[in-house]
Amino acid sequence: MRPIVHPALETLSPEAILHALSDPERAAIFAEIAASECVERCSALSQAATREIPKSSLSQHFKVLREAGLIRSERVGVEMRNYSRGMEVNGRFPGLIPAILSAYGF
Amino acid sequence: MRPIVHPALETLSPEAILHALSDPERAAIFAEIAASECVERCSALSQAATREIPKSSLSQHFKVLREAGLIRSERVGVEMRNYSRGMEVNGRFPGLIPAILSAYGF
DNA sequence: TTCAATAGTTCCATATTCCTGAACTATGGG
DNA sequence: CCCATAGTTCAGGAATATGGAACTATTGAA
Repeated sequence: MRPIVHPALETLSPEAILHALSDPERAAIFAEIAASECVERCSALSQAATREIPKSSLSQHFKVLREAGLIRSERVGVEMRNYSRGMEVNGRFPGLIPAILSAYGF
Repeated sequence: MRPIVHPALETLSPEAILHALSDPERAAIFAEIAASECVERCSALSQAATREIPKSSLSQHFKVLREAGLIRSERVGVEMRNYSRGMEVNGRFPGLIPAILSAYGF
């Protein structure tokens, strides 16, 4: 199992962020994390997203969000905790995240 | 040749817009159109984008931008004129377009 | 320590989307 | 009518995404 990597703020790209959030499923997941701070367990999230998402797909979604720099994931025991990097990202790309979440109606 | 269709403002979706602009090439094209209003000819644009983009790809890019509701295209004689719908879109999704263009540095 | 349960990741085959050269269409001029 | 210009469409190969099955990591209990 390869270690979890979080890109540095300076290396984030608009295209990766837009790509990550251009999927409504991922946007919903991110909105959930950003709203609640520290969302535990994929299963909890999949319910939050109201759809039945296979866990492998969910895992991929988290990976895409993480690699875009939108979330930070850390393992706590057997589970994974995900935190929003929205504040940081907002420093680099002001207004981007809020505008996107608002466009989606989150 | 099927007629050019422009989606109504109410039918635009954030995901289509984010997807369209998650490609740096397309974002650059859109920024160019938004900045100059009425950019003529694909070839002119491809130069503007500084890269050599095949015209079939360029045509696809315009299609994606058009179907996302970001531009309006009209034929004038043998060529095509493209206008930004940024103002309209901004009414529907406030701040979205400016934040994206600014994130890209346009 | 070993075993089982839980949470998530990785692999891989399938499906979908993207890219682009080549052929085609549309328009205007000579 | 034919040619040139501007752009679109088609086709198939490349790249990505999806999701089931197998695997890994961690905890807790026997």
